[in-house]
Amino acid sequence: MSKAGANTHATRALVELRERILTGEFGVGMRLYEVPVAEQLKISRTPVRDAFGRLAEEGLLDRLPGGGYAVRTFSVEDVIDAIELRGVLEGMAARLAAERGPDPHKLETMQKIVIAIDGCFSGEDVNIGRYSELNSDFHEALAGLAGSRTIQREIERATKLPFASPAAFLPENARYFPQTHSFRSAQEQHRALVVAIEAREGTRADAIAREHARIARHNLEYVLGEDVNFDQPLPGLALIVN
Amino acid sequence: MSKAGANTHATRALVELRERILTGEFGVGMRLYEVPVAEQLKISRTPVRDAFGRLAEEGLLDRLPGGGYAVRTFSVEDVIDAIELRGVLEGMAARLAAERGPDPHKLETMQKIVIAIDGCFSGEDVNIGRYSELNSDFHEALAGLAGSRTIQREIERATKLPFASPAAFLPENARYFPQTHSFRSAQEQHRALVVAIEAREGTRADAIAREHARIARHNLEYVLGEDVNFDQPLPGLALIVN
DNA sequence: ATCATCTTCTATGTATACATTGGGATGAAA
DNA sequence: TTTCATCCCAATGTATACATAGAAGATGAT
Repeated sequence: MSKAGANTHATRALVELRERILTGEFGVGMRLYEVPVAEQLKISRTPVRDAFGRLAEEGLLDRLPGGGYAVRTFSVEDVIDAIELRGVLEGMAARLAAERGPDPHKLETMQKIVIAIDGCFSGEDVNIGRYSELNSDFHEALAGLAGSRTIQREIERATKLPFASPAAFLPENARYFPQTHSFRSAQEQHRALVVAIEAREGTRADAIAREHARIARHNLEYVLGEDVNFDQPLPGLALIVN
Repeated sequence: MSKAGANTHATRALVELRERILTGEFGVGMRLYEVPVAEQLKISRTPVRDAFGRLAEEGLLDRLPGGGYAVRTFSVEDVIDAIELRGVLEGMAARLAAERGPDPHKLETMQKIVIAIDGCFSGEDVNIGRYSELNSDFHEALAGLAGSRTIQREIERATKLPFASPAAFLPENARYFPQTHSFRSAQEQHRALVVAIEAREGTRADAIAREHARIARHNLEYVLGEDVNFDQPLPGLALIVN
């Protein structure tokens, strides 16, 4: 057979190209040609083609009508809708979990994550790195809580776009936020979401999850509005035009 | 360059394999090997690999951990969730259109489609073939009504699974329905949806779209429950196990 | 008999040569 | 100058030979 997907040239090309696209190393909308990319990566066209196809699947490349690929560009509206979409999908996951009754073990895991996030706060300070990590765990657990392969798969897909993921605009080194207040209200939403699901309140769970995703939208608008300085550029921000 | 995607071996392999998968020619869960498939199609492995990748993207094939692909199998719950997902996405499209104000021209197009569907009814009879076609048009228009590339793309993706599409369980030759009543109530939902969007009633539009998708679920349960005879097998039904 | 290791074979990963097509450059004619 | 036809080339499509890893089976020792 072959490797589990690791150690192959195709996989390394996928990772490498994803990185370069997200950092904006290729210009927005720039067409990518197999031959020069293969030369750059010192591999043949075959694994490059493979990687291109997967990047198109992820939504980072566009398939051009006549064949070939180009770096996809996102308008601000595209990003806003992608965030809204995540909210809707997570809302669906939360509602289904509530309606069908969540797996008690998985729900307990989520409760533990919430408690762990509480530990990120001390006075006015927030351990943003740890918060970001646990926040991702929370959202991953939410996606699987309803036990629906279909919805889990779809959430995974939708959050592959870096600015649509729950961790978007929450980089480890984020110190650009004017106040740490938003982290606390986000955590209150985490708590309320778990309570609603446990109480089988599907509609409320749906609404909370949607509103929760709006935090990302708020952060996006803040990042785009102010002239914020980043220690390192936010991944994918380079793909947003205007 | 090369062709726009037509006339290539890869494209023909994609179409051919999709057809064979949906008709259940390959057993459910059956692993597909590049070499024998390539020999069957009388082409080389290269376009077959390409087609496999795209079919995995569509959700018809699973990528196996160690490499390779297998025909994906769907449980009844998977199908129900896929239908529910379509309802949620179409609900989002309807809500966004209502909230943001739909393109008047597109809305007018939808109104015309609704009127055209009215023409499918005469007394107790329903022109199912024409209904099915116009119904697809309606849902396609709905996906684009909000003017959101993101949501349109996602709806297209979700409805690529044949049993999740609005036309599922509505084959041209469908005469297995016990009553034509359901077509009329579906049409009432079409009408109400357009009215709600026009009146900027986002929540109502969302609710109607979700409920509308439930018709497909109802039909699915009918098809699975009774021992219905089909003139030709419903596409994709062969992939549903249990 | 059981386990470990080695071999072998199979299926995918990769490189590369060749095919093909679409577009752009080039040139001639109006 | 404009327009049309032709040619050429660049980029992707395709075939195929070879590489490689993983699994299954064979072989041997204990």
